[in-house]
Amino acid sequence: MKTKIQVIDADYTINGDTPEIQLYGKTQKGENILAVDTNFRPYFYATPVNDLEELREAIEKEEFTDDNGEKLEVTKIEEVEKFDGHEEVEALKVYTTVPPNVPKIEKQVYDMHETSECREYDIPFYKRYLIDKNIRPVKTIEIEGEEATAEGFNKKVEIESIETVEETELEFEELAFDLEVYEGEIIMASFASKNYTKLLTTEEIDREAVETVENERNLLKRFIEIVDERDVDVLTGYNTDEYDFQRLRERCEEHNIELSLGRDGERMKFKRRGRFSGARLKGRMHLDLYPFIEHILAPGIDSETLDLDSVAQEMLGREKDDLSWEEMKQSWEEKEDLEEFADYALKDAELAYELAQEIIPQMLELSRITGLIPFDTCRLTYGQLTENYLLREAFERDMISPNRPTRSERRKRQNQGAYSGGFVYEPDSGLHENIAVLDFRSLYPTVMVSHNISPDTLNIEDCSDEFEMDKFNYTFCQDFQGFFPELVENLVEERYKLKSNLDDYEDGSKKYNSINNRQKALKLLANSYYGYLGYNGARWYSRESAEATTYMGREYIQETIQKAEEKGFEVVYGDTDSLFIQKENLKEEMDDFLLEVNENLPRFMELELEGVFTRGFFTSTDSGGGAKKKYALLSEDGSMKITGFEQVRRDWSPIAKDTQKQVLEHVLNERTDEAIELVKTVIQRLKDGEVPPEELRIYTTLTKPPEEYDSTAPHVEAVKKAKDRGDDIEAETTISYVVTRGTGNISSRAELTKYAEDYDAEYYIENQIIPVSLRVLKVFGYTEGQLLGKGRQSGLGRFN
DNA sequence: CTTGACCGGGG
DNA sequence: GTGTACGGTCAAG
Repeated sequence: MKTKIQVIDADYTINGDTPEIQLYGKTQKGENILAVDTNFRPYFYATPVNDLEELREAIEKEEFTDDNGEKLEVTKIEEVEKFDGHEEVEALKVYTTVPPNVPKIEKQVYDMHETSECREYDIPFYKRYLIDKNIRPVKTIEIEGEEATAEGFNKKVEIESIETVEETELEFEELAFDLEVYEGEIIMASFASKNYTKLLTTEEIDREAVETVENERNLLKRFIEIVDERDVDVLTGYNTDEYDFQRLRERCEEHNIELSLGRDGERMKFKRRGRFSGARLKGRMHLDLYPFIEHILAPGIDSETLDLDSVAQEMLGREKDDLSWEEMKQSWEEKEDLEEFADYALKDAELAYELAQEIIPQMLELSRITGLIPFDTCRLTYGQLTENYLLREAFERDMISPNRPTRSERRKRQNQGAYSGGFVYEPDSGLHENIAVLDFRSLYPTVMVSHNISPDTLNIEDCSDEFEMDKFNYTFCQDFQGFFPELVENLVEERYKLKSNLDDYEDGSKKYNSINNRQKALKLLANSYYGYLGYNGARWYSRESAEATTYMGREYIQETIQKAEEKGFEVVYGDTDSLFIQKENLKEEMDDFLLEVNENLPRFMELELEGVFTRGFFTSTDSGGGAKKKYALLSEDGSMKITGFEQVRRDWSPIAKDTQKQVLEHVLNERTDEAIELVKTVIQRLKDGEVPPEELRIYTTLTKPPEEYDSTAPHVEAVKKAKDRGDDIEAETTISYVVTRGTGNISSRAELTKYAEDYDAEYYIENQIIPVSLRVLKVFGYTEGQLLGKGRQSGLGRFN
């Protein structure tokens, strides 16, 4: 019987001397399928110094053994013709019995003098299988084979054939969760899903979602039951790898409970991945939102910090919660206002669930494109994401992939130092009216395609059409399309097709969202190639390609700036792929300018209008020039776009950040006088002691126990004093402090916000308000003295 | 300027 | 587990 499934997870086990691939799939009806394949064998490639036969004989003769003297069997050797970049090569495909033998045999083969190189010996077995069988997770495949039963699954299929078929839509059962921990014990576990919320806790709390359990032990048992009962496909949360699952494991060990969250009841296992560990649940997708946000989405997020509250605020437009951990701890200790605490705990699970609705479809789309299982997609970095796609595309083109660089090779690459990046045009500081912002659509990808910049077109011998740059002594061959340009072009073109299809569907409809997620994923991938080429851990590392790409990027932006000036535009600013221009009759002339620039660009490149802004403000550097990458724009609809200012950083007090934002707002609306007044008012309020501590607190995180700090930074001193008062402050605490009045340096006067009985108005004026305000106002010639005015010091900076 | 330690998210 | 992978900032040297 044939079964259509979407693979959601993949793994392998070893039975005796036979590896068994295990695919976990869902059918459209929601059945869970375990598909196994026992016919796939591990292998790697070896290339000869002289000829294939000599190497084959040498390998056949050689006895391979592991450290214990156990024999490592080479079961088969095939002669294959492959491409190494653009070059044809002959190689041996060397097979063995079980996957862990591969790197061991490889090392010994590599040491043989008949061997030139070994390749593809470090590709995890389940990935190898998915690549070789052209299976892409979360895409629909049809499998056929003998069927049997398996614990925890509707059925097991012994794969005999696999076919890719038309997509079927299916819904996954998703569940977001969050834990609250107090003094090392889990006191709450909250869950959120579609039309479902639940809060497990050991207290009686008057909230509908609350289920009271007797103790932590029962809480853990119920946790496991809930995941099982709900038949969860996607378990999600925020930083669950590094926090929640660590706690779950510790507490389960303490209570001697097996954390059996796998579909077949297997216990959760941490899978080491460099500096991270991923919590793996067999047959389910545990997708932690945080690593994906940190690695993949962060560049597109404005928020300075990536905590759940900030990210949810930005992506979902949700209000921030201001219940502090201090307050929650107190509420738990005194068993007061537990309802509020419960609401907070539930809200975190709900935020994670809502965020998951935005993010997980993007992750799954990336899995469909790159062929990685969602567990990997969610935790990989940009470079690794790109690389996995390249491995698959290389396989389809009969290419053998380059090896990963060794540590020393990576160091060597790093020591070459940085190459020049984008071009930044120094602005004139001050206000500018009526600005058009133009930018090159996907500058680097389109440059790579236009000039066929690729590791495999670099310095080709016998090339008839070479692309040369004056600055460098290498060339890119134009006789054939390179690997990277081909991939980028395909991705960009597929994305355009999708984007034009988008108009056929209603905004927000299922189909619209699915196409939109796919186009976003394609954009992400297309934009990743340039960075990948310059990433020192890349298999296809090519400093020349990366350097040539930014060089050509600079050429294009500078040419465009020059052309704009020739046409009588005033260029205000430009950064890498954008330029800000102004002129009388801007709107009319800008279109002609765009048209003319685009006519002269290579086919694939395009300069676009990002928007027209009423006014822009550029600040200056200490030495007086216009500062780069720090500006604010006022849109025609009155909204403000701020780039680069302190406003978004958390090591500034709310009052400083807020003052800066308002100063910018006034300045952009040509009310500089009011900006001065505003600053003076804030200064006066500070002097009068009218400012509440919440506006003065400065946040930092304690990463180790306070006593282990050598430094006398303000936050450390504040914590030490709090400890002397009997507070129990552990490592890993985010604290906020206020600088209070008194004598001595700033550190000695820092107190935790809750212990601050007064504040040092002078500190806040001199070190917070003045610097952030002057950052803007010095451009207009204002000085510290003018901001300080003659405001009379009336109060003593004491809280009322 | 270079080098090494620290830090992120979570409670 | 076909193991052992970040990147930026800041203070000290």
